[in-house]
Amino acid sequence: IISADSMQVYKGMNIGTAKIMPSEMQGIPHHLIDILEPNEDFNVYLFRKLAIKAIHEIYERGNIPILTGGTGFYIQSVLYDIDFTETITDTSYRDFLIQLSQEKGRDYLYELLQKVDPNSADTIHKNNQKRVIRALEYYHQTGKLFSNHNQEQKSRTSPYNFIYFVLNDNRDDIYRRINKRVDLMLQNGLIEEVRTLINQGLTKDMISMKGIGYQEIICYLQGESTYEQAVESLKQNTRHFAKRQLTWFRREKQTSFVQLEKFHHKESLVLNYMLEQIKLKNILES
RNA sequence: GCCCAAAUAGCUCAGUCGGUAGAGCAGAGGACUGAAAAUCCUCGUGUCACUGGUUCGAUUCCGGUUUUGGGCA
Repeated sequence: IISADSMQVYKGMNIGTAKIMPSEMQGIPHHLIDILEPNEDFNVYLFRKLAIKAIHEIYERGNIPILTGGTGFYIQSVLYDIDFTETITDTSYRDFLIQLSQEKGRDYLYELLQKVDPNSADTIHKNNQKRVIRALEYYHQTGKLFSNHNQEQKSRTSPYNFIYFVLNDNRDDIYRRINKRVDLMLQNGLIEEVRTLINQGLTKDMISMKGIGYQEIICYLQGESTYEQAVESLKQNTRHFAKRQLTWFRREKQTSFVQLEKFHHKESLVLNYMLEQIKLKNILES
């Protein structure tokens, strides 16, 4: 099993990421969990590299890899073999752009992009600073247009024989379960977990601490919100996130949506169904 | 029992000097190709509590009723 999750990669972030525990793994190796310190930065490029390595190891053992998780972007990067290797891991230019934006405003960066790569500027909204910066950074590092690169990657076909399940449920049930899940995290000691991380020197602006459950509790611990406010916004942000995930998976090609209410929320029925679908695709044989 | 205030979108509230109304939040939809649990975009008709009156026209003014909050007994 390969975890396609941008937050479960960090050590010491267990409760807030609802991370699977070794006792629950049933002896199956789980890849890409607990591989980084929370002060390190993870990203798609790294994910894809490590995931592909894990896939090969699994194939060598004669097994079939299962990619699982909620970071749709990561799943896509592996499934459609998206090319990220052309650029370098140097953030100095990105840092420069961020500073430039603070000094001259967002519009200034957007105007830069309009001159350099008008097609990208057309598709990226000028308020979406991160994506404006990425497009500029890409041009700076490769000398090529971000818009061309995106066009090329869009038409990629997958090198894998795969089946892509999206487990879905009624919106009301999802939201109810999210609220319950947050209460459970708090019962299990989320506050203590975050306090420990802060004591280790982690700060709000680090990528790991942008995770839902961490940003809100940090606000509370630093006196920027009350406990009740923190809990409410944690639930809220999780609900918003679930909605965004659905938008992503709906757009994704070749997905099989599994509506849990059709199976009366019974795990065994869902598993049976998925196994049938897997057999139909001859994945086990190939 | 009496007095005062309030009643407008799922919630909190603006507003209409009388020409049937709009913000935030919630909610919904979408984008995304090295920050993705990130970042960003779009979407607001509701018996303006009910009922009479004045008026060409009332959610807006006046009366009554109901409910809620506060005060006085």
